[in-house]
Amino acid sequence: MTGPARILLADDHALVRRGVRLILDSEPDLTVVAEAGDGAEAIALARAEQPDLAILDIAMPRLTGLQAARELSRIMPGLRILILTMYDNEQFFFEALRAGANGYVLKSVADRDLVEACRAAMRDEPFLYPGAITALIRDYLDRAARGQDQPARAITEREEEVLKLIAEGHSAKEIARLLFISVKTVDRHRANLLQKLGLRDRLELTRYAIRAGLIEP
Amino acid sequence: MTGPARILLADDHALVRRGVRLILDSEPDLTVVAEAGDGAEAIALARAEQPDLAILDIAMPRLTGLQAARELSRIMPGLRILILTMYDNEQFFFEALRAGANGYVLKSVADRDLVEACRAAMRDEPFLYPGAITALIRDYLDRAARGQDQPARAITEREEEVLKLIAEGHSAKEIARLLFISVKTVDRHRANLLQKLGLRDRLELTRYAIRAGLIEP
DNA sequence: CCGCCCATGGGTGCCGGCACCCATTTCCGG
DNA sequence: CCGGAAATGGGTGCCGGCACCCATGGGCGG
Repeated sequence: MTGPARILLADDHALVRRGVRLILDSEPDLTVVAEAGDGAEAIALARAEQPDLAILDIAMPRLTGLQAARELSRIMPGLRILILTMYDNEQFFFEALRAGANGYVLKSVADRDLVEACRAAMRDEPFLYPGAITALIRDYLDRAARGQDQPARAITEREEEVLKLIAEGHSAKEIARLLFISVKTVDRHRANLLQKLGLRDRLELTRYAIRAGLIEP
Repeated sequence: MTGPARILLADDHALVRRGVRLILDSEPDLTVVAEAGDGAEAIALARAEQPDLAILDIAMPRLTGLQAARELSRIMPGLRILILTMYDNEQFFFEALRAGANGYVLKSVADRDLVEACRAAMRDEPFLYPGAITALIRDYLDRAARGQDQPARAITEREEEVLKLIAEGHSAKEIARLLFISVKTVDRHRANLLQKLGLRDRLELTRYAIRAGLIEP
């Protein structure tokens, strides 16, 4: 035994951080050693503190929890990552897995489940809430049945830039002016986003961007 | 002195409730006597427990925190109400005042501020974060300068029904079919919503509905 | 080196959002 | 009892979202 697990906690609401910290610090085998208010701060603090486990909210300013998870699992392969989110959403659940997360926990769960998720992550076991496991199995069976998979290419930087502007309510004309490109190119990016994310219109893109923490509602 | 202030805590995330409860219960003059996961449950528990103070998150299922606040201040005039929200948004701030709230606290604040807001409410003093005070003063001066005020009629039940459906991504045609009314009437309700809320299009209506907790993103 | 993805841009056409005009019925409160 | 608000519905017209078609140039990896 080498002392309690050292945890980095990232959430954009100080009140939530404080509460979660109280929950975790009351466990003898868990201790929060750093708190970050956004994804970029989380990466900087992870570098400085070298924690054993990072708990990342998805919806955060600057870098979202998923973006931070991708970067962290790249630069610190030994770090365990728990994704903590408000939304029971398959899209993000699968993105979290691809981003290298060891666990996926909803904010609607009880405090015991969060503690257990931390312990599971420290044992390098995955922790998923029941609905996520169901989704995972169903997806696995789907892929096995269809016999093929396209890994659903991630959206590009340019597309994310356009996505943010769409979700903020800008028209294609406005976005074209802001990015110094043609309206038709904005149309093209929007169409690609809709196709890649499996959504229908800019309203659904907006909801996606809000869930992802790319914009504030 | 009659013992600690008895608090009802309403938030749809169990983890957040647990954390806030730990913060409040560690103060000798504050004690959480009931937790609710939605607005309707908050009203039922307030009737049963007769707390001194209700802390209501805005974004909750069934009844939002603002709707619950309106009902609670009607049926239990002595109850103090604190609105707790993720969003620094003037619209909701003014609605909270009209709904009878004694205070308005952001989730991004530190735990000390929440405790102080509770104590201020118990002394029947208002508690507003600095940005809200600025908005309040500016609005007051605006009204004084223009010499008149229209109290900005609240949206009606029917309008809220349409608002939810719009925010869920339904077209006017679909909404008309769902509510057994004409497309033109849906257009009319949408136009009234846009005008009353000072918004521009259905995308902004969607963001409003999400902030208000009327729908999940 | 060839193919794929990315970013760029153009044309056409349908449909729906939204603005502005109009009217009727019901209901409630001063 | 009268005025106003809520809910209903209709017509017209512009513009933008979105789908489908098309092409080109640069970069990167098999």
